[in-house]
Amino acid sequence: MAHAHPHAEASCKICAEEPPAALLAACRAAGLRRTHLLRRVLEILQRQSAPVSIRELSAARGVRDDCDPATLYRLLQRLEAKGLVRRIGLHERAAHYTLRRGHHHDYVVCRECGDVALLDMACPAQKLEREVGRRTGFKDVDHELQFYGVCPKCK
Amino acid sequence: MAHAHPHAEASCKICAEEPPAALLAACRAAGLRRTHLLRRVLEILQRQSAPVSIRELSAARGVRDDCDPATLYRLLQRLEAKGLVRRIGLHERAAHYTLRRGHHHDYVVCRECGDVALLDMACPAQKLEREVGRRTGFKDVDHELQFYGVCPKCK
DNA sequence: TTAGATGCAAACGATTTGCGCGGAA
DNA sequence: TTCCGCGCAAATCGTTTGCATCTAA
Repeated sequence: MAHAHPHAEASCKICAEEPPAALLAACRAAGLRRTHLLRRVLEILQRQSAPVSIRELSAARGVRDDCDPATLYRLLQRLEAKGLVRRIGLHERAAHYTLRRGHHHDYVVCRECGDVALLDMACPAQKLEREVGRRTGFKDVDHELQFYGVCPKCK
Repeated sequence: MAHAHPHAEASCKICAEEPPAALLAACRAAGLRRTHLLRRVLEILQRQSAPVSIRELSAARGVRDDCDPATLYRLLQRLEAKGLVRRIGLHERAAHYTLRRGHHHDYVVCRECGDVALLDMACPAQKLEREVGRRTGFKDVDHELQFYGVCPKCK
């Protein structure tokens, strides 16, 4: 998938920040307008290496003044449709999002507090995507792998 | 995880059916009552190798007469708490459930129609659970791996 | 008899939709 | 000026909770 989007194959540790300007440019190139909310969302996503929940993004507008949920959802849908952002299930009620960087990451999720930590290790599933496609006849195979456990803080 | 629950390490292909009586016995041993709904739910779960959505389980009571959602959710929670059933995210709005058989399976989900197919192949993530625990300090590590793609029917 | 299950109704939280207005191109 | 994106309000959908009733043990 590295070829699918124009992001640099950053040397990770864990994911070098992309300059906001480059991100904005990519968005504009994808046909999005450079709005206030877009800037804020990109800022937040870029600052976090681990997936960010919708709730956290809701604060994008500023203190004490959450942004409109409908607008936020629509923006994220657009970003996802353009391949700029990745939506992650995490087995929680609310979805999480990350910037689509040049490479793939997996996560550990705390069963107690819901905290998400980024794993910096080779993904064992990536190489199987092709095989899964061959075995099942599915096209365009992708995957999502999460580990669940209890984080140090919770016990 | 094979030791965690008293299910036989069936020779798969794909997952030999367990006799309903054995399942019921396991439930009773776990402290559940052998109610009508429990029987129906077990029947359905046992018939399907792939994860079953809540919506499908809702028909558990019979034709044209869906069972009460609250009751169903509560039953599934109990089953999951006792380790008899496994809840799976699948990145969908509604949760899916499978019987916890003696061993682990992964799935391919169609991005278009939501169909879930069971994968009968060695899981590459299982052996990493321990390593993830060591690296992150998380305890009791478990995982969930899903592949996503477009199924043959959808294109 | 009695703790565990059920059914119903109502509450909740996440996500979606319709619509008129405002701002980026 | 023209669309795209926004804010607001209301609708949907999945899931949870409270409570009175029922029932398997």
